Amino acid sequence: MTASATQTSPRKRAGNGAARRIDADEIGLDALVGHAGYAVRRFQIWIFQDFIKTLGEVDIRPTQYSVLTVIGANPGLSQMAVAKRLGIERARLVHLLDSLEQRKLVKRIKSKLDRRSHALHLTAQGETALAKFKRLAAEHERHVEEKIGKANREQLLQILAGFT
Amino acid sequence: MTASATQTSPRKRAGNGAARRIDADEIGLDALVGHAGYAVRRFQIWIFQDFIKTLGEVDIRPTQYSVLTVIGANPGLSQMAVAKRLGIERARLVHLLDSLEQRKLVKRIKSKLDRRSHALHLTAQGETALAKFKRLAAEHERHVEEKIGKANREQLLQILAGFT
DNA sequence: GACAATTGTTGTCGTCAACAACAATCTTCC
DNA sequence: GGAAGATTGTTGTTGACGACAACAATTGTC
Repeated sequence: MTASATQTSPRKRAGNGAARRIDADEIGLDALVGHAGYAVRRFQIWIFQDFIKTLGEVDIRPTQYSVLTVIGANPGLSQMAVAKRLGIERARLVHLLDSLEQRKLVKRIKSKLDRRSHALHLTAQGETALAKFKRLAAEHERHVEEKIGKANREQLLQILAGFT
Repeated sequence: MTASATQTSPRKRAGNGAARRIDADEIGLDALVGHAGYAVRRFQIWIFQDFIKTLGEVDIRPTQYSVLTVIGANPGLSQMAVAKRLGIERARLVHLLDSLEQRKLVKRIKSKLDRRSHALHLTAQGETALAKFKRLAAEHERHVEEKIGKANREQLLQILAGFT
């Protein structure tokens, strides 16, 4: 194997084979530490995992929660309107609604104004379920607060308000 | 329960059929606005899209960039070490490295200390390529700065430093 | 009334996280 | 020294998700 001595100032010389045991926490991230995307990605993974876990007992995932919340606050919306507002593909929303409708949380009602579209509503069961989901989601949000701090969380929300 | 969410339009009234045309920007997000996860998710999608676009000419995606950067800064690491450090499944890293090795950016060298593991190194071609990737990634980072503001970006990095 | 646009739907493709199982190889412990 | 257990890389599957393309039904426009 060509050793190909690397000259570009690495922090740890290792000729070609492995050198020694390296603890995970002494591995440098180099340029990654300056990239917002990397930090945001890791944070987002953490946050989703906590959300999924916290709402595990009711088996609701973040996307499902967002769809239910928007329908609950805006009854009668079309699928297209929900998809646009939440940045979800309308093709994907079809499956999401199939699942939620099967669980009797949502119903699609044929619109009489535009017979192409469906008016989306929560069922009575969906309303009470959503109330519980919101309580659990609030609990999840407290976990976030504990993780990054109350002030930081609020600042985060403010910084990213433009993306909602 | 919290049925009346948006105050902006008092009568949403949609008994069962559809009501009226609703503009996308007047749909209330209700509880979602208070969830950091929602904002973070939307932001992360935006940031990845810009990254993929900005590094489109070299066909490098965020995860590939992170792997190359870490290997470049820590030559000789095992796949397990890289996977742990970046929070990637080791099963997934296999395919990532297959691709990068096929493109002659990375090579796997059999470790002599532990014959189970591979020592990961950039090729000479990989080193020069990574330098270019870093320039493009820096350009992407400037896009982020333009989007949310210089001070906000730095504050974001600081808030989320614990997740890197 | 003809033609373009929209809505919901179905389907495919590729990325990604999460598991499970396996062979080869270390490590530990008796 | 050797059996038992853990680790490393690999292969495979599953499911959520974003992106696209095509289609029928319906609406809007000219």
